[in-house]
Amino acid sequence: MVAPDANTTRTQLLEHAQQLICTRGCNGFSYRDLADLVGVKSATIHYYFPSKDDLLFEAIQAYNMQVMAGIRTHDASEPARQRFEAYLARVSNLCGTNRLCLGGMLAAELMSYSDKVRTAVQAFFHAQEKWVAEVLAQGAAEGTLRFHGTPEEAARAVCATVQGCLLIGRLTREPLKLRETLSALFIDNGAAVEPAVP
Amino acid sequence: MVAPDANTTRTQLLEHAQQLICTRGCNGFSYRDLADLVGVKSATIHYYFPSKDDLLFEAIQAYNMQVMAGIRTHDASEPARQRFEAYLARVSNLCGTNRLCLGGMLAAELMSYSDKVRTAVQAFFHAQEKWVAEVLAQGAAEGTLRFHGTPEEAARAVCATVQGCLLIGRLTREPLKLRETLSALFIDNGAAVEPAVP
DNA sequence: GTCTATACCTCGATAGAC
DNA sequence: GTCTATCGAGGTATAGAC
Repeated sequence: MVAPDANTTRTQLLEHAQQLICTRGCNGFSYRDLADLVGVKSATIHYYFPSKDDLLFEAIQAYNMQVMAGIRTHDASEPARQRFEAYLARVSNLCGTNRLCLGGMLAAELMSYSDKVRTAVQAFFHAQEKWVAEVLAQGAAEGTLRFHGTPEEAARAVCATVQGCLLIGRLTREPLKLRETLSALFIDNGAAVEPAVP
Repeated sequence: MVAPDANTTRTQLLEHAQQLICTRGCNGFSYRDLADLVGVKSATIHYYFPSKDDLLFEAIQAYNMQVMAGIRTHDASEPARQRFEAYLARVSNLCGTNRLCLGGMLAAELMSYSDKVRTAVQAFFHAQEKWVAEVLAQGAAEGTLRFHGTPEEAARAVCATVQGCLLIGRLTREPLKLRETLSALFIDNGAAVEPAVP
């Protein structure tokens, strides 16, 4: 919730924490690991984030903000297909980085966390699914996207498939083929696989 | 590789280890947690699995065997659609259990592991994708399954989507809708949503 | 704010009695 | 085979000087 202003220690800690979570998971790094990356001592982390639960919570909250802010730059004034392409392009940025989606990683380790963090992870996916559902509904109205079930159901399928692709993509070290994978979800596959964003 | 004969201590340890990994991940439980579940002391675990890496490796190997053995009871003498349904039914068994696929969980925590375990996780998905690709190819020949690209590419997409559905399904505590998500693969969707496996 | 120093715990792992 | 006992390392977290 704190403004991500400058290169403050707090901001650096949060950014490196996100990186560590995305690659190794929250149970896979220690305060010392994080402190070394930023160049401080581990006691300094406790000054900003008293417990690891606090750090985790702030990390997922900030990630949620960042992702949604990036996505929402493409509002309903753009065609749905273009908005959807922009979403996929964002996800594809994780390709080849040894990182998963932070939300996906926390979802995997979900049972290790407090209710507070768990709820935040759920909220992250809820927000994302809601946005995708809106785009799908718009695409249906424009006649450019067709899918099975309600926009909400299809959006959930899209978000799930995205997570699966990230997981398998990192494991096999092969490019994502996210678009091709998602094309199976759409009725009009031939049109959907054409790149719509120049 | 050891025969999973009876209720030996070793077998019980392996089963409970699999359970713990599927729910909390390998970094989310300790030797003491596992020992308590089986009713032995943690030193006993070291007798069977000298290091945690050994335990992990055996767990993924055994899981690989179990899954592939279950899948392979449906061989090419059955229609592809029926084989595919059986596969989805198996996956759906994880629904509502707080468990993920063991392979998927290890794939998430991948960067924490040794090369040996990493390779085993890759082998797990490779075997599964190979089987699914075979079924998809058969379905294409029989005219009952339709997909984009090669059977191998489509199989990878299927396996990725399965993992994503498990991840999101546990998070939101809603039923999987795995079939609906993958329903676009089926040529005759109207028929496909009816249960094909009694 | 950041440090040093440290408390206190849990971890994986080992030695040796039985 | 399973136990008790214990080790050393590393974990989160805190106190207090600066």
